Amino acid sequence: MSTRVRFAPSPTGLLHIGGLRTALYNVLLARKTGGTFVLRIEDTDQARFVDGAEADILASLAWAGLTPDEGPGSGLTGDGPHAPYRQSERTDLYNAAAAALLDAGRAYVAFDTPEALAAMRDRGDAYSAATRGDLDNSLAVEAGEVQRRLDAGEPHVVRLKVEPGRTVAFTDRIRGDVSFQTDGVDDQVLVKSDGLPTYHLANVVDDHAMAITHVIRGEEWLPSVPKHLLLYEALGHTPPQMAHLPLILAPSGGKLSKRNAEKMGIPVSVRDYVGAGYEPEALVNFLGLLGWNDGTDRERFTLVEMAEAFSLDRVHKSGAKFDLDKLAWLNGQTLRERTAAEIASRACAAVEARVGPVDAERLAVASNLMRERLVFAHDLADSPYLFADPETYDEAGVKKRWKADSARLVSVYADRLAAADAFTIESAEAALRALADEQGVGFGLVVHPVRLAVTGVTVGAGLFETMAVLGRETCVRRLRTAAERLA
RNA sequence: GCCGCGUUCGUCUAGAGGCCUAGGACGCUGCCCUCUCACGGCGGUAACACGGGUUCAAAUCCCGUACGCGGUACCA
Repeated sequence: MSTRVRFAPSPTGLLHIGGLRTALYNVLLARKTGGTFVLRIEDTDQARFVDGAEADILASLAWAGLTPDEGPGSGLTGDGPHAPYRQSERTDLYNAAAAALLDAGRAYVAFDTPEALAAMRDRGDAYSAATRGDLDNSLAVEAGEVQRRLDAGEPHVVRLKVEPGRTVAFTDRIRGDVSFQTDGVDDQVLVKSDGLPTYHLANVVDDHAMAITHVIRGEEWLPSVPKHLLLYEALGHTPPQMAHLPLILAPSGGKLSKRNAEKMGIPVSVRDYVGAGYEPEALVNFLGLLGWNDGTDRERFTLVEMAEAFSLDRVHKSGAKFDLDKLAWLNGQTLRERTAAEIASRACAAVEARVGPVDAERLAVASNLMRERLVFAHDLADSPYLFADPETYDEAGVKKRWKADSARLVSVYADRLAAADAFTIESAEAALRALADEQGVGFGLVVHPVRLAVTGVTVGAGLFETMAVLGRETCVRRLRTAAERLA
């Protein structure tokens, strides 16, 4: 049987970084096994539904290269063998399942008011075999009365009837053997009073209906596995394999909540990573390594490479803290392998915002020149001198490097460059070295003032490589201007 | 509180009884390279939560404790 995995987010907001990682691990297993990656939208909570959230989920997955094989959205939807992929469009399935459960005596209806439930919790009780006899449900009330209230349209829910005294055991692909006593499992609501299913029912019904073979999801779901297993059993279905992923933690230790993350400067929604200029491949690489490795020292993977090396057996059990520094490093590493044109296209907007319209060819050569020094493509905008003459000169640099006769030396150098036959990296350097020799000064005494004059700053790529990118005219002009201004 | 899961350098991790005087990476840091800054190269810093067992031998197996995290909704 071929592997079928699914990512099943709720459209309650922008796709969270943790959600992206869950999707990634699903994709990894699907690609590794030649299986299918399904996207299912779990929109059963009307109160938390956010318009546009589904579009964001789709866009975020696509950006990261995790496009579903089956799921809602144009080009994918109606044709999928298990459509529809939105739970709000599959309510008949859940109703049928609930009816079957009721018929089989594995579920019952309950009329308890929110107030009554709150009072129960205040008592420290759970809705279970020990307490349901004292509550307002079809197990405690006469059948005729139940029917009368149902006919009268009284609001009610359907609850799973959990038998006490049983042990529910299973082998999680990541955590190993796990077991729960049913005494500690409460009678989960399956169908809410608005007629829509809860996650638990819809999830079990759909995973079966969509022939899902592996449920790979966050660890926060581990405690609800017994409920799900009991549901599969009651419905007469074979449960899929379970794999509960470790959580991504904030650097401070807690859950990577929006508030927690933003305090540490960590973007929380995928859209924010896009906006911050991260390379999707770097983020995917980083996320994959947060809880998994291939057993070697390898740290750089493309999605395809990671899928080849992937195995659920090597996924960790413990949570991993988010390390923004490592992500940044990975981003720089990834960027270096990009072509000049790719870096240029990513950096273009930031550069133009800084210096105005720039020439595409210039942008490309500048990208190539600076590639080893960039963490983000937009960092290229931090070197505006590659596109426009400097208007000011780094104060500390001038103080340290601009000496008494710097203006004269820079000016002579400008004249030589202007008069030379050629203007190349080699010739520019040779000319400056010759000048230093003639004047009997150290190379440092000429090279630093020249850099300051040409770029306005003290840091950057090789001076002569930089000058070659700028061109002779520009260099000569900048040298002369600086000689005047800093005289 | 109860239930469940977890615990190797600051962080991500290797480690599946002897190969571990615990390896790699990020970060921090020293040196080299060098026109600066990076890159790169060579070093350094720094960890098996604690206590009992089992064993000739434990980071690795068992038990307990501590701590952390998750769950405990008509949210997912």
